[in-house]
Amino acid sequence: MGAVLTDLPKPDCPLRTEEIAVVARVPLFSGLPPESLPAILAEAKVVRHPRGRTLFRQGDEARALYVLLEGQVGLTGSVKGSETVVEILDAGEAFIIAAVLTGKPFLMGATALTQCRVLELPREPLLDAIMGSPCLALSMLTSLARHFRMLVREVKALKLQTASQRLAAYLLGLTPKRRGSAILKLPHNKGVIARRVGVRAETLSRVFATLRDQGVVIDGNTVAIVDVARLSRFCHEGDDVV
Amino acid sequence: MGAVLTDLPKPDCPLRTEEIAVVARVPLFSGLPPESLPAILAEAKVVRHPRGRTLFRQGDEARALYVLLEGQVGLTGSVKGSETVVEILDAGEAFIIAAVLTGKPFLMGATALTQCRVLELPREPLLDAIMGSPCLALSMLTSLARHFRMLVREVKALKLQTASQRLAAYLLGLTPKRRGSAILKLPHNKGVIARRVGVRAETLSRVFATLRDQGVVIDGNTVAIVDVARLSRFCHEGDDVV
DNA sequence: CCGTCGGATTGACGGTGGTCAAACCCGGCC
DNA sequence: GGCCGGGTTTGACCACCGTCAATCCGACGG
Repeated sequence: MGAVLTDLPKPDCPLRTEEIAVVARVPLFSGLPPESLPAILAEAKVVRHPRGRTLFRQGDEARALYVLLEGQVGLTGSVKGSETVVEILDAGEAFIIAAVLTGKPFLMGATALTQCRVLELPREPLLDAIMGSPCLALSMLTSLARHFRMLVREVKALKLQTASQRLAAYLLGLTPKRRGSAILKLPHNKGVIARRVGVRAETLSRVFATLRDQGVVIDGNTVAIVDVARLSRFCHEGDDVV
Repeated sequence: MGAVLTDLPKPDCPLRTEEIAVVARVPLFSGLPPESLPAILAEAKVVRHPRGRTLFRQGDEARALYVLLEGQVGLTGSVKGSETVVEILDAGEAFIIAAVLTGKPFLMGATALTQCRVLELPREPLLDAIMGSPCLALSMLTSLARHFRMLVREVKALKLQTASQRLAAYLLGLTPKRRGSAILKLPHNKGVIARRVGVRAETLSRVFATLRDQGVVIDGNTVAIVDVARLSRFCHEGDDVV
């Protein structure tokens, strides 16, 4: 495969050498022997998407694995009418591994939340690569396992916690701090966050208000958490315990 | 209770050849070359559990992969106090793949819903086997992917559907039929089903009552669905459409 | 036969969060 | 400036579901 087509004006383009270097730092590929990368990426392409673009829709056939190189993507699920955000991805994450492997239609659609750059690995060569490289297989297993555990947390939260607790958990996920106070910027508009947390935008607004009792102060898209440890206690304890 | 002492003197025992034959038919291993099985299973053991036994608890360290050979197991998640059923497994399923791979503590506990037989594959040899057998790796990826997609469905259902729609979906999952009518037996007691669907037992009772309008008749643990296609429409359409 | 126990149902009540509507805020644009 | 549009907030209302309690039912053991 000739990898030296220098410039391409189109949104779709084959990988250039500098892009391969970027891809090599993605967790999914970082454990691989460097010389095996070009083979895996031979049929891959990089696509740029503007903010708001739909990458694919729920129900479409999964023909490629996607790796987010830059920007943010939201995975949304819809049931006749209303829509929710199942997961929000940051740069470096691979997504819809499960759909590609099972060869079944997407259960979620994907929307660019910011301008972004996405690597697309067609299904067939990917499966070949997995069969040929135990290391890649383990990488994919690990990546899928991490997302799986996020979903398990999500299911538990949806079944057992209130909206305020889920929002608190979401906020805590935005800061690495485990105690003390924290100030952070919301990474998306509130409508997206609401669907992510599993409530309507109106409810999110009210829930933010009630979280003031837990030491959460909001102004625009800036949030101040007075005591991270206390907020953490709030979302793990039963509602009765303040 | 103690009538089976003759089969197995101890709850734990190494695999016998006839058991290897059973394991070979489990989907996770069925694609493997038969001669590779004994190596993988060298350090595995089979454990019997009585109904109600806790196999492991949420928070425990994941030291082995579990494969359900016979019986039913419920995976439960708890958040300070209340508990929910995240997944119910039937014979042939592997479980907690994700926890074993990431090496992190279980996010869920496991309880035997019936008497059951479980294969336990210790973590280290399993990882070795994966690295050595691309075929096994792909099997595990496929298995994990299938469970992943079940969880995605679950998250979407919890966020976007009412309790009646989730119960309807659960009932539809119990029959292979896509149209016509169906009669089925509930495979668990109603408390377990309630936690599976994500409601209290009291609510489940009432929801069953409301589903009569959708052609669902319940008597004890027997359920009759007058029109499967109609019920299917009910849980995919918006609530307004009767 | 009766008492007990666990599961299931029914009733009454209240809280959480969805719905609909109006108001509000703020940046872009004519 | 005034106008517009999207995102956000607020208010009023109520459906859905959780909670607590009483009751019912079948299985089991006395």
